[in-house]
Amino acid sequence: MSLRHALLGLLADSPQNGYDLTRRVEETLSGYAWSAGHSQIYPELKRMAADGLAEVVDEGSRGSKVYGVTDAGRAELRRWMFSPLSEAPARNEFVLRLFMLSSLDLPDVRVLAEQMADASDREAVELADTIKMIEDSVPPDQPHGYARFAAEFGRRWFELQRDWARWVLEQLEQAPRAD
Amino acid sequence: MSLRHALLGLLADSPQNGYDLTRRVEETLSGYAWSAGHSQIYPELKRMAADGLAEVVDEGSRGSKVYGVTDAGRAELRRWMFSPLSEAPARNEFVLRLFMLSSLDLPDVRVLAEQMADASDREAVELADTIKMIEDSVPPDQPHGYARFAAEFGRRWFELQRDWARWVLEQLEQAPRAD
DNA sequence: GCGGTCATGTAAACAGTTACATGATTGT
DNA sequence: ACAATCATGTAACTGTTTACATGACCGC
Repeated sequence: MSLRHALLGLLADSPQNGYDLTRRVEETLSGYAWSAGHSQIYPELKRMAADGLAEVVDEGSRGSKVYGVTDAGRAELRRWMFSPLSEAPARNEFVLRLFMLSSLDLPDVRVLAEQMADASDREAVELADTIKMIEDSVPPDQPHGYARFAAEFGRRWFELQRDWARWVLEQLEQAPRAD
Repeated sequence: MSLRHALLGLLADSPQNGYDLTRRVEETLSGYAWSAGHSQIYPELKRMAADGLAEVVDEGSRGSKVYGVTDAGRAELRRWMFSPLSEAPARNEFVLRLFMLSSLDLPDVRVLAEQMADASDREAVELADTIKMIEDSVPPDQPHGYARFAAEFGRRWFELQRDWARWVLEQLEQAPRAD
């Protein structure tokens, strides 16, 4: 149940309501870390309050409920951060497709593997641009937050995909009938 | 619904029963591509048969049902392989934790980031060993299949985690209050 | 007043995990 | 005979997605 900890982490940053949390999850986490819609977030906030990990600290102008993290919540967040990584089953469609390549005939394999590598390359280049923009917009020696972390991770991730796709293609060209 | 396509891909390789499929998903896909238990696989096979993508091609000695992929199934597999990647929401607990690092105090950040980088490094080294073993066990110029693909991906993936974790730590040390 | 965004919720459907359940075959 | 493995299923539960639903506030 990592959604709970994602919310705890965002609330630890600053108290906010469910609407803001929904946007922040979408903007800062949904790329590579976690994702959830408002219909999952509102009930979870209630449960977290019931469990004493979060509490309503303020009521916004439009009757919105601003949640903050409690001491117990902060303790739980830290406990989770230091707990052993629960090897959640990996699910990655890109990787799955590359594994399944050998079910196609060689011409198809070539076209598809190159297509996938090129798509990853385009994403990597785009993220490199994003990074440049972020770096330029923030004075040196200043912190630049989640956005920079995410972009850097994304760039490395898409480069990995691109390079691995090309490597798989090489293997299949050398020895068409793998496995 | 990628489980269906994972099964289609495995069946395209060779017809087999649900029990074998369960083991192959666990052994070859569950690391980085996809995962599912037998309780998900058996009903899905029935549905695939009902949809005309797979069919029982043989009955094994113990009354097992050996499924094979139909022409429609092969067409569907190919269609899926070439269809645009549905950006399934990324969920990665490792990445999530590194994003949440700034909720800890600096000494904790140092300890945890180093711990995580070291853990990833150990996994990368282990996979490098696995790769060496695979390469040694297969004569050169022979195909080496899924296992080698997976190990190579895993090694690159854990190296990415290791390097990115160390980079994040650097950023946080330079400017403690990110975001 | 009207459209956009803020703001919160519930319900139904689907996907995935864990637990329960059963029985046949093979090797010792 | 017994244990391990082969083999297939269902049920209950949890987590996630999509759709439905409502209303307040703000700027024009």
